Amino acid sequence: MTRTSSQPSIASVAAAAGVSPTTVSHALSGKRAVSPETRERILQAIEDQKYRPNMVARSLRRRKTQSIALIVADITNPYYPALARAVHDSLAEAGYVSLIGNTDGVRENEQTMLEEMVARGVDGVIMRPMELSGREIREIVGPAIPVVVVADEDETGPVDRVTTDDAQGIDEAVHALHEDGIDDLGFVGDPLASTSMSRHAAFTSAVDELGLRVQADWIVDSEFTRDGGYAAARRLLALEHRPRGIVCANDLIAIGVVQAARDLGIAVPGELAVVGFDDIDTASLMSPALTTVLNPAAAVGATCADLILRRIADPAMEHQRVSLPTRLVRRESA
Amino acid sequence: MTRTSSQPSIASVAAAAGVSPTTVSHALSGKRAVSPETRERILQAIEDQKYRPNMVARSLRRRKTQSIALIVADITNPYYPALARAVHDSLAEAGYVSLIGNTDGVRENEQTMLEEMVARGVDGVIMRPMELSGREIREIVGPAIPVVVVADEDETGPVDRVTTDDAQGIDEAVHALHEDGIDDLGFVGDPLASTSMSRHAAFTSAVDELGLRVQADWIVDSEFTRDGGYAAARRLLALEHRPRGIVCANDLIAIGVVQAARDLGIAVPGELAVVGFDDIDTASLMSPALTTVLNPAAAVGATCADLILRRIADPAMEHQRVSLPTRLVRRESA
DNA sequence: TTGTAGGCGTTATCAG
DNA sequence: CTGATAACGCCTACAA
Repeated sequence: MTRTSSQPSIASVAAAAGVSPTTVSHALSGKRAVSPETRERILQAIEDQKYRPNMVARSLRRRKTQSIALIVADITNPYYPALARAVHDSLAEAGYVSLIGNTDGVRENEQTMLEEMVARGVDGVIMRPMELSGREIREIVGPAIPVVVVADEDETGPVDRVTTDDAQGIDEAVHALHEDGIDDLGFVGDPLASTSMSRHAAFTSAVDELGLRVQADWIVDSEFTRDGGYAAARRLLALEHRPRGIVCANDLIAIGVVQAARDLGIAVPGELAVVGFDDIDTASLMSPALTTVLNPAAAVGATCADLILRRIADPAMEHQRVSLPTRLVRRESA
Repeated sequence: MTRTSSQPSIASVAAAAGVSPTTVSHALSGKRAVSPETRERILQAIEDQKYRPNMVARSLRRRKTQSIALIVADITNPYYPALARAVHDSLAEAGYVSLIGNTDGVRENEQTMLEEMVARGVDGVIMRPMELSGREIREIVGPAIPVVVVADEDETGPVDRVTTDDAQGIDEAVHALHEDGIDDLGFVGDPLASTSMSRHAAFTSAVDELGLRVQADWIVDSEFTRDGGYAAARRLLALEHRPRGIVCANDLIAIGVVQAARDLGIAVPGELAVVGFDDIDTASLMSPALTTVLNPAAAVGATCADLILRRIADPAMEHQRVSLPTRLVRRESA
């Protein structure tokens, strides 16, 4: 009896079962009939050897890796884990595994990450880009790989899109503020991030529609982080004439803003109303509880997974664009 | 001139540069000298064709995938993203990519996930197991794959370990409560999760050391979630004679406990002191701010990555066990 | 119902 | 300094 220390292979199983590798392969895939007795022997051998097909060999041969890339700015932003988990679950069900990449939203990283994933032969890419457009992404990954982008571009580009109707929520927020007599409004967001841009645009149009005047220096830049929001607010709130309400591009920023206000002795919501975006867990738990726009992360993730699976199944399908609703969750901060 | 629509391969590059695939391979790997002129031509051809090596073919041949599995219970638990990000960053630097798996802490999923990752040929596994022991994990993945486990088993098993000194923090917590005259202490955690078990053990020994008596029904079970904590607390706080302080196995549970107390009209910290574990972001932001034990997620992640890289570099290295400190962060809830 | 042979794209070995 | 050749483990015509 020969004992090899190496991993069992389809060949070793075949040998043990007294059949050809071909038959083992078919017994596994069911793509061809195998007599009950041989199948039995094969299954037995597989069990004995604890055989599991080598996925990398299979991938090379099939030209499919059963893996998809999930590329986000920063998994540490509480918005993403919910999205990632939903993607993971839907995909796992279909036998896919997720490769995850963080880009910090910087253009070069986004590009490098995409190239790396393509080189690794992922069967699809789900990405929430901050700087790259759908068109640029398609350019980088080539024509053959399914791409689902989470972004708010209107452009109907060469990728599938999952969008949230951010304008809806922002609009509700601005109107709510207005109804409370708060018309001096500022916005803090990241002019480099597309997500932020579209929220900014929504803010601007809501404000315009209401005929409100917003000072140029009430629009301030910040990364999508607490620290960014804090720093931005320190600047904004130091202005001689400062806004009485601030709409933030995400909750992390809003949290930073609330902290800055507190440190400056400015009462929230009394002297300053703050509204966030995303509705991360912390929003409802913090004090003052954050008024924010609910961003359905899990639904977005599930939709992405669904879309990528559908496109893998039908590459010729016309490009999809699904939009998920968004709504204001009124709490204490505004 | 021939135009193929397929991806460029090492062969197409070789053809364009007028050399053999072997030479291209060496030009890329640097494992063998290549004359400046040929190298130049090769690089040019690579650029022209936008060639990138096919990682799956490379993996098959090299028997290395430059990927590692990161297996956790639930990426949605705010403790994990910080860990995952640290792992991701350290690994990316070394050219590795992370496959992420969620198990919800259930034994069967832990096993299946491990098998899947092994079949995919990961070069290492970083796992925070809830039910599987280091020994069992090693059993499943076989002897050859580096495994780093984040767990508190003392057992010096066949894997590398990163531990946090949970006992330290819990001990500080129990003592702090005691010094405040709070001696009726309860604990809520998950009897199935090893992480929770060790924290429970630490709680018990701290309490014993102080000579405190804890009622059997003050130890209650809960999953590592907010809802779990809420439900557990509803039961616990309905007791005729209830504890005046509750130590929780993690922050999510603690948040649920605080909410239950609020809903029951029990003042925190006035009538009930609550301490959590992990120090997730929300802990410092919520109201009352959560007193909790700081669990250095990012440091744990970085250490895991470091360890797995070291073992890949030196498979014969003796099994490591590194312990990271933990400490009480006193805030409002206790 | 089963088997043989060739190849997926790369790298390691051996030869020149 | 450079090439031919084989092999990594699997799948799929093509044959029987």
